[in-house]
Amino acid sequence: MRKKITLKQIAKELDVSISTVSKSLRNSLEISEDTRQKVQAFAKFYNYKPNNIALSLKNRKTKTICIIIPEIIHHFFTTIISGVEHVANENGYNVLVCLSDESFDKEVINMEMLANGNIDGFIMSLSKETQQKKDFHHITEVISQGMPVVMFDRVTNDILCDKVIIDDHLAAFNATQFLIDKGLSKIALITTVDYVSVGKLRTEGYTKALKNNDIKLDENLIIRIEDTEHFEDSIENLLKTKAVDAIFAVNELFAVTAIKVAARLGKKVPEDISIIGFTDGIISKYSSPSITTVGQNGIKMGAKAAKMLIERLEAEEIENEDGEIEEHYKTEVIETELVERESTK
Amino acid sequence: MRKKITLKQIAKELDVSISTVSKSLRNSLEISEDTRQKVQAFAKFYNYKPNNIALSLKNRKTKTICIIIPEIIHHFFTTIISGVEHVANENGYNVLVCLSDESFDKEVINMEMLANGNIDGFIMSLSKETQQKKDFHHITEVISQGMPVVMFDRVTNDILCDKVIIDDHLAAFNATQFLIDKGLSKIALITTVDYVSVGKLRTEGYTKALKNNDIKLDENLIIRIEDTEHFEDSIENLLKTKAVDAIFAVNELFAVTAIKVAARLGKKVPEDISIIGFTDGIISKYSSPSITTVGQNGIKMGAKAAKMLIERLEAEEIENEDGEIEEHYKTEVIETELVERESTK
DNA sequence: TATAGTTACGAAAACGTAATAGTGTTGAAA
DNA sequence: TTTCAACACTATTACGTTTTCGTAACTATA
Repeated sequence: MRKKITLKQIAKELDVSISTVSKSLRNSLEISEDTRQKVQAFAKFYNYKPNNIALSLKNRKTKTICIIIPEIIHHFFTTIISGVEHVANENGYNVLVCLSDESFDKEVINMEMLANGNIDGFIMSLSKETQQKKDFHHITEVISQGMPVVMFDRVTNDILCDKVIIDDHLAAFNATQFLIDKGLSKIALITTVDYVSVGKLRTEGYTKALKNNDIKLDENLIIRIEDTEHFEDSIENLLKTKAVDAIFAVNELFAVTAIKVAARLGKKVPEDISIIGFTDGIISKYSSPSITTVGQNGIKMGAKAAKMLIERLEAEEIENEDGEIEEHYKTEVIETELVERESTK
Repeated sequence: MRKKITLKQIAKELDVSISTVSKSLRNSLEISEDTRQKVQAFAKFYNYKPNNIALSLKNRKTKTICIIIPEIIHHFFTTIISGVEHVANENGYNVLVCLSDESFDKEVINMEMLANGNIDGFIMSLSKETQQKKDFHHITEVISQGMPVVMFDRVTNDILCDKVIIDDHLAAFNATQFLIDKGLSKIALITTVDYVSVGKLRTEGYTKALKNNDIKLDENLIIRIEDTEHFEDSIENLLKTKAVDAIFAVNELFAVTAIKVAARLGKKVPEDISIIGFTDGIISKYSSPSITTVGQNGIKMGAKAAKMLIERLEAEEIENEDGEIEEHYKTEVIETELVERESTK
């Protein structure tokens, strides 16, 4: 067991001061060529590496950012992490991943914990519970302490900060319009309850598309799912009782389940029913038939979020000099694309 | 912008020493009831929280563990993270996630970087490149510095440390035996090249099962895939030229692709061909037909790995006192289970 | 009234680093 | 000979905490 060596130990061994060692290693001209080489050779031999914690304490920055997501077993969030991670790494940052498990309390605990020096900034997507409660004090608190926060996907207007979103409204509108353009008009919607911000926006996009095409909105064709465990029956019920020729589902799970139910009822996809989902994940790609879906490009989204956060972090150092803070927050919109596959005509 | 307050600032405001403040906040009996209350009230008002970095420096531990995985957009690794995260959180640890992208260099850089104080220990699964190179110096180096490492899934015998694995050999054996028990004998294998440790073990399990049942091993029924991008043709070629009544695939992707190819060739699953995959992920669950597969329980695996790491970390404090280190490494085997679905008779 | 013991606090060191300011020696210019 | 600069290095401080040790003031005991 060869423990890491410190400046102090090197200094002692070589019988010089810590300052000399530090300066030698940073190639300071204050130190003679001779001493420098001696120190560097010694340091190299013992594989000296500065202690990052000590550096963090001294520099008041940790080169670590934290991403808080509601769930990790979710392809979309995984792609987000991937995007964040790569940009972070390129810029010398590490990524701490925290899961809120859709719980408000966990979100709060995580943030309060980490805001005490552990990290330089947050990237986060709100938990369902937080969206429902509309309690954002933990986030405003962190921001008011001068720690930058970038929100993505599940955001709120109640907080001023950088944001990365997709235009859920427009994407849903386009998806619905796509179905209408195929000559379909009895279009069902499988969505979430309204407090999930993206669910609400997607529902509105759907509604708008129908209206634009003078198709009467039929509330009976809309299923709002609260419990993600047992919703198959609702879909089955819908397909049994209503004449439906298309379905727009606000996520992959709803879409693939709709396909399964349709198959069970002897309805063919896409011949009898066209189905469009949301999120271009593994399910959509490998389902049979594969699912036409709204691609969100989580990697791009995560990368953008990381870029915004890091830019703000690096900018801060300059800002601090003239004492004034740029509170010029931006909201970036990542474009979506409709990925056509086998589940639509 | 209300920056975080420090002990020093509190001390100055209340005109006492830093020591007094610190002791008051930790309810030391050395401090009078009066002073204690005054300090605590003040600290509470200003929402004082100790700076974690300073604590890390002082205590020489960060309460952070790092998990290094080859890829995150991979359901299995995601479940691992989930398992790790939960156990870590329960024990007051944070989780730093690093991606090696299957690259040796990235793995090395990440480890060397983080070993300098950032974290207390590693949980990792080897990148393909590392397995191929068989160069583990970065890992032995870290271990020799006294930092515990727990390896999972893709491990190596060349390193002494705690490990969490599944019995890939046995699992593959059982899966193959399952097919044989159904009366199938022309069983193809879709596997990886041999340097991927788990691929090799699974291949051996397959071979053993055939042998045990006196079925002659036909090398022509084995496809070894190197490039995970374009392997569909190999499968198509196999199904066209050989009479195959079952397929054992060493991962989900190979299994689902086999199903797609079979469907394209007019062969029905499971009527004409039975297929078993490996890893109980999203693809297996939502594919049509859904796929019979070897469930690995990544959550359990991750949880176990985290538990082992944390136990070692907490144990170290005691060990250090009598100076001797317990080098008693364990290898935990997580049991697998065959999840029967629609792709087998 | 010495002495010992208690109470309540402060000083300082330690964790590891980097930067600023300071110091002693040497040599050269005035 | 004095002065001043250059050189090569050291001391100190700061980041924020905890903890050990020290000490002054007060109280109790003989």
